[in-house]
Order: sequence, then structure tokens, then C-alpha cells
Amino acid sequence: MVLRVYNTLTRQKEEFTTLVPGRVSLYVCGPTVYDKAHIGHAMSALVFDIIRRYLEFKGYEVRHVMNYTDVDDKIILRANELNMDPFELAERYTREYDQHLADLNILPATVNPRATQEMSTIIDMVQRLISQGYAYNKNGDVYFRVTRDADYGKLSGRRLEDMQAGARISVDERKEHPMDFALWKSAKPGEPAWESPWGPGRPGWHIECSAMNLTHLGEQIDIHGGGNDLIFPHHENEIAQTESLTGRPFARYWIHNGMLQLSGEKMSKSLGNLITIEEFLSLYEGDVLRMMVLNSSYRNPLSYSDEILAQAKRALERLRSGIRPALPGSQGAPADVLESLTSQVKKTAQEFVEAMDDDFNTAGALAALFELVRAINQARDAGATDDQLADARNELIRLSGVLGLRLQVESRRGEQAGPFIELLLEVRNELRKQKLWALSDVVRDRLLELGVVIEDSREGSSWRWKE
RNA sequence: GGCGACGUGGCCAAGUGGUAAGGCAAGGGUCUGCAAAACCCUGAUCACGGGUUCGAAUCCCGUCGUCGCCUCCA
Repeated sequence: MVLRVYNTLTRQKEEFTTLVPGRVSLYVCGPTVYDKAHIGHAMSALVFDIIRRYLEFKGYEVRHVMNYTDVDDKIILRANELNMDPFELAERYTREYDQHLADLNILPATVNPRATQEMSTIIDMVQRLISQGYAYNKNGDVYFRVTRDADYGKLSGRRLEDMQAGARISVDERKEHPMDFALWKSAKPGEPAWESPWGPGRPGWHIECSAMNLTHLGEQIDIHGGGNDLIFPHHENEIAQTESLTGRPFARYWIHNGMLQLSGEKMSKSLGNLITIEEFLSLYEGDVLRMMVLNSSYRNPLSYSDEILAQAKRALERLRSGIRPALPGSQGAPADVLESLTSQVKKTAQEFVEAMDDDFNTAGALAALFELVRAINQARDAGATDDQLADARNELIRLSGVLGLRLQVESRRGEQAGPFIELLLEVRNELRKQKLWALSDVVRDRLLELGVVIEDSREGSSWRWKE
């Protein structure tokens, strides 16, 4: 099966091949660490986590780089407001973000470079860009000369002429062309600064990513990803810088995720319509957010609402219903039921791969998993034993894992409670035999309040942790 | 104003030429002391208007609507 990927650069789905057989170099733009991250950032991280996991499932060895922008205007501004050291501020939010990623079950990147640790590469690149005529120095500020780059605008589909017309482009006298962008910014007194041939200053935003790619992945990479709000100017400028220097195509595939929306608008700090990852995780488990992402297509906008959230929660529960144990007293299911279960396992695996191969169609992949869940539940209802369910259940767990979903969550609460709950069930069974319904209902209700779900059947009762 | 994306049942959403996956919700049923869960059954002709085609949600044109980018942004 061939994987096909939508490439922003060509605006179409393309067959996925890598520079080096069996290996993928993946660069994803990470956050600027000046404030708490919101679930829009989480969505992007989840999308690329799913992509990475699927690539690994396909047998690729993935070298995954995600950067932290830990020096820039906003960090300095915020640090001043808080009367704090900018590096300390960045460090705090970097650590916090790392923790969020772990909480969301996002695999750690192979490398997490930071802008402040790439200075020598950045300065070297800027210097070479100047010497080759792609950039110029104006009193300590260095700008990229967009008119020198013949195919500037190829990623975002813009032409320089179009952008000048009608747009509000700030007039900056120091620039030769309004669209020229900063490679190096001179430092004002008191600002963090690094020594450079053009005086003390700090890198512009775009050059750091170019530098980190070069250092950690090389001149050419397979996939470059990020939110679609980065297409212009950020990724456009990365291409301009890198390709001007190397003379070779930078990333083979540009992959961009759609924006998370809240009340019809992009979730963002400037609009103030955001939910932080911290807030979300204090109320729900990370897999709920992952489920929301999986049930949509990564390139389209995803709107966040209480209803969508509730749907994702229920969908996750349904998926998990597939791994519940056999019913008490099961004697085995009829042969035809077991046969159709076996064939559904095969069918699901096949449909799962087919869907994911089509530009990571996670919604389609989920549909295949839900069909497996139904087949498993049918078999269980028909009396299948744990042994008879094992293969199907393992496949469900395996494929869900490719999407990063964790179905087995029981252990997160103390296992020590198990024997005591069993004891309560035994006592309650006695009560039920004696038809003391009121009392047995009290036990069930109180246990539910404690997070334990009791389900009665003809053959006896079972329990599980509430999700 | 320029560039781009999208518009499928109450909600989310797959499907991009051959008569509409899946999930949530809703209604009916099986099971059950009750409940819950699970299982079974029930619903859309695909924004609107033209066109191409034997045949279109799926291709083309137009209209309307929503969103993103054009300034920092996942």
C-alpha cells in the first residue's frame, strides 16, 4: 500500500517517498514560549503526533524535530511586564509545554532545539546570505531581499505585486522592499543580545527554523509541518532563506493543519477566545481531545464546543467498550459468530490502513475501528469467552495505539481497590438473591459516585472504572 | 482588494464519476427486579442555480454563506 500525502506546495495529494529509503526527516514548528499554550497548539501537536506514529507504523524510522522559539519580541515584552528575566520566562513555559505534550500522550520529538542554542548557525547563515546578495545590513538590522528570490511566494501562492496592492504593509524606511523581512534585529539597551558581525542583536523569527533544520536534519528534509497560519509568511520565508543558500528544494512535503475554532473564530491569544491546555486537562483526559482531532480531517478547521466535546467523550467510551471482558458465565460463542469476528479483524486492519494511507484519513480509520468494536460486542453478547475475544481485542488495542489512543485506563486508579470492590459485589449478590433491591441499589449508586460502574446480567454482575 | 479552503441527516464526519461509511443525539425493540451497558431496527440525494456525461455529492461555470492568510500566531 502506498501512502499519499497532501502537499501544500503543489496543492495536491502525492505519493509519499523519502530522501533516504526507510527514513523520514520531520520538522514541526513549535510554539513561542511566552505564555500558556492553548488547545489549538495541542491540536497541531496531536496532528503531527498521529502522522509520526503512522509513519512509524508503516515501518519508517522517523527523525522528528520540534523547536521552541525562546527568544523574540513577545517574550521580551511579556518579561518586562512581569519584571522577569526573559530567559527564565521562556524556560518556564518550555517546561510547561513539555509536560503538556507528555500528558497528551504525544511522543517526545527526537530533538527539541531552541533558538538560543543555534546562534552560531544562524549568524553563519545570515552572513552567507549577505555575501551572496540575498540580504543586506541596515545599521545593525539585517533584512532578506525578497526581490532577489525569483520564486518567492510559491508556497502560499502569492506574488509580490498582489501583496502590495490593497494590503496594509507598514512603511519601514530601512527596508528596500516592503516585503523584505528581518533576519537579524539589533538590540535595544537591556534586551537580550548576541554578538554578531552587525552588532549585538537577536535573530528574526524565520531564520531560526532554517538554521535548526540545517543543523538537525540537513539541507533537504522530507516533511515540514505546522499550522496553516504559518504558511505565510513564516514558511514562505524559511523556503526563501534556505533555498537561496542551498540552491536545492528544501522540504519535499509541506503539511499544514487547520485551525481550531471557538465560537466560529480561530482560537488565538489576540481574540482572547481560548482554552488553555491546562484548563482542558484539568477537566478531561487528553484522549478526549485526541478523539476530537481524529474524528475530523486535519486540514480542515475544527470547531470546539461542548457538544463536540461530549461526542468525543462518548465515542472514546464506545471504543473502549470493545476491550471489556467476557460476560460472566460465558460458555463460548457459536462458530459462525466467531468466524465473522475473525473476518472483521482482517477487514478492519485493511480498511484502517487504506484510510490512513489516504492522507491520514483518521475519521475513516476510526470508522473501521468502530466496526470492529461492534463485532467484538456482538461476539461477547453471543457468549464468547475471553480467549475467543483476545485476538480481536488485541488488534483493536494495537490499531488504536497507532492513533495514539490508550484504551486500557483501569490502572490509573489504585489497583488495590479491586479486592474490596469484589467483596462488595459478593455481598450485593447476596442481597439481590434475597430480592433486597433497595439495599442493592444503594450499593450500586454509591459505588457509581466513587467511579465504579456495576452492570448486572443474568449470570452475575461485573464492574469497571467509570471513564 | 488579493490568495486559499470549506458548505453531506438534529450535531460531528467519511466518501471526489455509478444511485450516500462511522460516531454522537433521538425514537422503537431485545435483555433486566430496576438501572446501566451491549445488541437489533428506524432517518439525509449531499448550500443554491446552470452545464458536461448514459450516469455527479463527486467534473466545469455562476450565486450565496462560513473560515483562514495577506501584521505576531499551531
